Amino acid sequence: MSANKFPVESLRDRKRRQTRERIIETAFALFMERGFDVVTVDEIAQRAEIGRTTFFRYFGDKQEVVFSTEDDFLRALTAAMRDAPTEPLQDLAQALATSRRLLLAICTEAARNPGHYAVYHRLVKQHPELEDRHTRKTRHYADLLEKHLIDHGTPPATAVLAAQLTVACYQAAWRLGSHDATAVLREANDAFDLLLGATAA
Amino acid sequence: MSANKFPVESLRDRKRRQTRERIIETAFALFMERGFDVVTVDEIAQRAEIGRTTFFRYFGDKQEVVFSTEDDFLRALTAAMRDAPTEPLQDLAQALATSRRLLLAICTEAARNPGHYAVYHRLVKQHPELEDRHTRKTRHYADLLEKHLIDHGTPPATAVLAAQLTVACYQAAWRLGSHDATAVLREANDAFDLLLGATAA
DNA sequence: GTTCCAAGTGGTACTCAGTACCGTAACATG
DNA sequence: CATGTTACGGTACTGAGTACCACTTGGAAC
Repeated sequence: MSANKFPVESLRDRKRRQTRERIIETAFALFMERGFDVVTVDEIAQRAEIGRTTFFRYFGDKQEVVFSTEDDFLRALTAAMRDAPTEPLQDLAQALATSRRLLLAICTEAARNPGHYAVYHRLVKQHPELEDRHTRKTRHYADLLEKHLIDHGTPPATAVLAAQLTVACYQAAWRLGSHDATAVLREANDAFDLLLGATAA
Repeated sequence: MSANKFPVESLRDRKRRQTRERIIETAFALFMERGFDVVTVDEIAQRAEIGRTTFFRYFGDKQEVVFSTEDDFLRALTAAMRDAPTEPLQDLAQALATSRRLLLAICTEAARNPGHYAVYHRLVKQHPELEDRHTRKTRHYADLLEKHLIDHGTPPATAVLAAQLTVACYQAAWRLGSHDATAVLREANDAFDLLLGATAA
């Protein structure tokens, strides 16, 4: 019973989730209000009514709070990978078609709560260190993408390039789509069209 | 006389250059020997026979030492931009051709001292925070590239994408070319061939 | 319920990066 | 040689992140 696959959320788990959410809310509010670097962890902890130590138990560092939704994206990506048709992927065009679908799965997930995305976008764009971290996350997706392609028969060099080109389309969309998740989604699509349009021509 | 366009390097200037180089050498040696994060600024300063304060006068932060050759790359890029033929750049293929030439200019500059590049490469690959910073630099090049394209008549959306695709080729090369500057140069070329080959097919 | 264990919490104390400030030494200029 | 400017090193501070410890709380079993 208790060893169920979907165990009932225990009191402990619920409390943990609540504190986690309280930290995120508090931190985002403070960051938006006064800027990322001037807000101290002490301050977040106080307002969230936890100890400083506890903050670092929930998040590895101050930056990590900003990227708290990353797990959802990862879940969306792996789900999309699981559901992806296992067609052979030899050349770049085929690899790109698959990559495109996977990228759109992530963007769609991001578009599920546009409010949060808008705030995230603004925050990251204003702070180089946060943008550094953002691209680290992107790099991680690229790695997963690359692995997926290779596992499905794409030659390594092609897979690496396809993954990076996909990142390029996303980055272009990120630059062009201002604060708006669905706009980013649309721009990413356009970027792929432009890229593949060159292919067709 | 002293207000010459190429003023004779004064004693001060020479000393400054020397300490700067001493810091870089010391820091790289220590980083390679024991790893970036465990080496403290205090230690670098002591071994380089300067005060801790002085270190931060030469470099904004600990990471910045690692990227001390960045200026050379920037010079190479802007020089290449200056010398680039001012042909019209309307479509993506044209924009990519130009971007490719500019990227190769940077890689060529990097290949001018392969020893340093190898060390740099290893250091950055082993430390996520350094790789974050490395991509920040790359992002900066992308911005300059994008601006150059737009200034020469490329439509914004195309320019943004072209710049990002160029970054993609570089990143792919960076992943594939292990520790070797000329290998990275070659891989970047191959990536472009693959990308444009898809275009031609 | 009582007991017991595991997990979560908050405090203290520490290291290190980075900043501000200040007095002093070294170079440049006349 | 006298003067102003620039570089230097030291002190003292803030804030991030870590290690450790004593305490509390939730879960489970008897």
